[in-house]
Amino acid sequence: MPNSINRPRGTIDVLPGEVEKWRYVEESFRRICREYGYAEIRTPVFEYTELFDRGVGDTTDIVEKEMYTFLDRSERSLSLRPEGTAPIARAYVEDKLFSGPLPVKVYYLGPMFRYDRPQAGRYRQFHQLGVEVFGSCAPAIDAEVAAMAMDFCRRFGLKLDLHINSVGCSACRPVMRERLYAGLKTRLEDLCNDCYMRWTKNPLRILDCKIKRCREMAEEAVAGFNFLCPECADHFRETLGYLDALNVAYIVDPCLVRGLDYYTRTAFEIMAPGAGAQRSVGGGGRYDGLVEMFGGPPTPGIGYAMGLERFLLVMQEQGLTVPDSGRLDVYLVTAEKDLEGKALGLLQELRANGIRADKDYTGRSMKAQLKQAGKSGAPYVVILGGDELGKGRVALKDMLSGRQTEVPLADLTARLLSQGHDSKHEPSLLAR
RNA sequence: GUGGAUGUAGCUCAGAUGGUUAGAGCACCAGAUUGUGGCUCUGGGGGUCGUGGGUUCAAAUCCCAUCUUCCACCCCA
Repeated sequence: MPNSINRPRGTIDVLPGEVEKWRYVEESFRRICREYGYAEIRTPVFEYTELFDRGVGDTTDIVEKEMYTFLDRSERSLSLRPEGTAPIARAYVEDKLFSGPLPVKVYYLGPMFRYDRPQAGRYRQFHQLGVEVFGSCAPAIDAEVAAMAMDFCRRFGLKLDLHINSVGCSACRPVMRERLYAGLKTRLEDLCNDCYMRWTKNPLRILDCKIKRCREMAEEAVAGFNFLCPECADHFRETLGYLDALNVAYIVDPCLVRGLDYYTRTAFEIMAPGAGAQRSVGGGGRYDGLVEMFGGPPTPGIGYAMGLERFLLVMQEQGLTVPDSGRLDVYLVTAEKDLEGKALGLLQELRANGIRADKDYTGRSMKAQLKQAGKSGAPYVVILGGDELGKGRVALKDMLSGRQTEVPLADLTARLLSQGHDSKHEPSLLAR
């Protein structure tokens, strides 16, 4: 296609046929959130850049090399949101959500932007579904938040693993960090290039390097691995206990260190089993210092976010489908051209009664109209013809059996509502 | 950001060593006697071979650049 304009790299068009899956997942998410007592919140898709510099951390990959940052007309630096937690923590403070009863439980869904190198399941504009809870540091909420994420996946029949870890708090994490930093200082030349970078930015990540030697060196450096302070250790132990009580299986993964600076204590990640490229479907954790950092009262927080595109990808991999809700109920066919006006009127009447109805608008032959009707998936066809119309009737054809009956025009709507409409369609989940 | 692949009709792909009007299947559209779909048959439309340069008498086929997608890494959703 010469001279055509394409969508920007790393973005996608969600086309009819695909978008129904999106809506299904989105609406299911809204529903489970309501069941768990969350209210929806919407924040801007762009924010002042400082929000992410401070909130996410200016040494993180997200801020260092993945942000869509630009100057507006008054030279303020804005950034497209790369994630949802920092903006919501900002709103929590700015809109004084802490003045109501605690905890505050909110959910969100929408586009996020990261200037990454695109790949299957990794886009520059992608979509997240997430929740945040402010004002509770109880291990029970940690467990419930993780359990809710797994519950959501399980409702779809997805088989996913919950990996969980505690990254400690502002008291004990720096100790661990310092141990690693100091312990590796004399052996820097033995680390791989990536780990050399990690050593300055986030030494904890060295524990998770692909290269065995880096891992071994890191483990030697922290020989006494039990770095969690007693409070954090208790918190973690209780969280796991509640997960057990909820019958949620998990994998304790000491190497799980999430990349965003704000995480404290509980960190978890939901992974698709097997070796796929983008295995991480979602992740979350606790961020007890974030609200305070934005100038709010000291408030613990915890949340998670799932990637909609990855969720859909895993659904496809695991052979899961969603109910089809896009079909028509009725396709209207005209036998003669001069019935067009009559047909349009009848269509409107059907639609006014909540029946999904459509017809051909390209002047096709009757035969071709029937063909279109077949493709539309409509279980019923109404045929408008001079012969029947003379008797005040129309033909009603059942497309599955091929059987056809004559129905008085006056009874058509009631007839369709009683047979086709309810029984042939799965009740639409979107309607609720 | 690093390394490596890829790009031919709407889709999936053929098109050895460069050579006349670029093909198939599926999809799409239209027919197969009077007003009737899904099967079958017949016919048809549709591609400046991702884009832009270059080499050559001649390029979808060779070279360069660029874009896209994909894979690995970094990291993450």
